[in-house]
Amino acid sequence: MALHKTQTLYIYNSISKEKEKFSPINKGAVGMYVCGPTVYSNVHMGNCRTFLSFDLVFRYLKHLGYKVRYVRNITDAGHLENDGESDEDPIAKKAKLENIEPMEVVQKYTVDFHQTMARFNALPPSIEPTATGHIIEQIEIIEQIIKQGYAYQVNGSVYFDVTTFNKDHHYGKLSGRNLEDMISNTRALAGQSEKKNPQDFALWKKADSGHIMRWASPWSDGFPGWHLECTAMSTKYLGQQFDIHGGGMDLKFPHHECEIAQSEAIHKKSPVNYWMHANMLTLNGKKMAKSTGNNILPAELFSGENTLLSKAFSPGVAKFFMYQAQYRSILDFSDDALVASEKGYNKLMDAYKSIDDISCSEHSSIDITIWRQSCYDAMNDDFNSPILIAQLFEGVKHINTLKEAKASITKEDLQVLQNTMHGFIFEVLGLTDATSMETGNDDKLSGAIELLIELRNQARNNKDFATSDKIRDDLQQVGIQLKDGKEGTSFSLS
RNA sequence: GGCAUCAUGGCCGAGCGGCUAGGCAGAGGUCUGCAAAACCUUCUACAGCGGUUCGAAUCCGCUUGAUGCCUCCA
Repeated sequence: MALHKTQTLYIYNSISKEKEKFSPINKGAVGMYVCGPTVYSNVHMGNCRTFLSFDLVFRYLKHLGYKVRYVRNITDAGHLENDGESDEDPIAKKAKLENIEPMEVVQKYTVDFHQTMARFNALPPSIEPTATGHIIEQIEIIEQIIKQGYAYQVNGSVYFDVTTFNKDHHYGKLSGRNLEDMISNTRALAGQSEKKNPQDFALWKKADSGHIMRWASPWSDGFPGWHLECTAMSTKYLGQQFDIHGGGMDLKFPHHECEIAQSEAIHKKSPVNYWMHANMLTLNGKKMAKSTGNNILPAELFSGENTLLSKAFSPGVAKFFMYQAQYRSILDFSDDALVASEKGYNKLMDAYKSIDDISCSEHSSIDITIWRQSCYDAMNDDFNSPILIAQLFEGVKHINTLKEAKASITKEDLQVLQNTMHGFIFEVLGLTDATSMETGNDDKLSGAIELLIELRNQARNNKDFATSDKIRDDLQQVGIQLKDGKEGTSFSLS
């Protein structure tokens, strides 16, 4: 029986601002759409946090036995909304700077994005559509919106008529705004625009002569507005109404608000049942951003090549650090926090690996079923990963107590303990064990170290501590730490 | 200016009216030839001021501070 029949999941819905019991439109299947990256530069850690937050959602839904169709787009056409002269399609701009084709830019950073996600052990989405691959669908949606009377065209461009839409709908219901306030607050800024109202947003923009990315349409040679692609692709792959729509907090307004307006304009119903917004990863207390340079790249983190970092951190540690905060909380990136997370991460992994050392008894003195459920309770409460991790450390405590034989466990319960630890650490959190020797796959090295350990033990038996300490300390110097335990000496690479 | 969110112990972070997570650091201990590692135990908090309540970190109001959005942004 699928787990989702016995576990009740609650999701915080941004639009109702409440945790709601999750119930998908189609029994046992979930449709989820997440706004993906704009591929005109390398993704930074802030971008990664959002995608890792939704990777957790994806993984947990799958773990619960749902069939999930996870759609995450690649924005490979620059979106342009305003008509100020400083605005320029970021992809076309980057293409000019690097003197290459726009699609070359797109390709380069798409590859980077995929490689980065793979290093974080994030699962690929079920469908990863591109904006440029769905121009026809976007044009069709514009035609329908015009037909419904919620859009108008001016000089080859088409704009969504927010004022008209707001007469029979509520534009701003997701972000808690209302049109009257927005109008009164922006009146002073309204310059010479071809839009009827500053709040109107572009569905189609006529391309000027220098604009590289352009497509033919009934209105002009141009390109689609930036809110349109998500409506086109989510509708195409998930239907007019689907279960979960996610994205970064910064996309709530105007992007997601506009998606709602576009969908409601043509389908007359709300497109999404559960809106989820992942919060920002900050650096120095400020949001990471590509434009301001206030960001840190995954590659810098993995290599340690950044003045903010005292050392390199593995992708698993970075992920663990992020999951120690709930996805709806702002999280500040710092070396201190990473160092602390790394130690906790190693403790968790070491304990997991030592489960095999536990011996079984006739009776269990600990209630493993209650503990197991508390892990699920954490995730069922709006994917509360920090609570889950706290529960996993309870599991660590159980493991250590059992190893010391201060508690007993049956074979069946031990299997539950191991399966639960494994399921949550590797399947749900998607952590990887980067510290183990397998990644290095270096039998020669471990053979040499084993020899040194043997020599050291001989010296110790002969009370030749000068020799034994030299072996220990010199190995430490090159980053190999010996660990003396009851069962003999082991080692780890740092 | 408008809208929204947040303020928790040395640090990072849960918490959503009573039972006061977890990690890191600190302190004590076990083990050890000495260490390290590992493990066990342990300390401390809810921005300020009012209010509601038998009882508030948790609800309400005000004050202060911070952040996000209102322009591309995960």
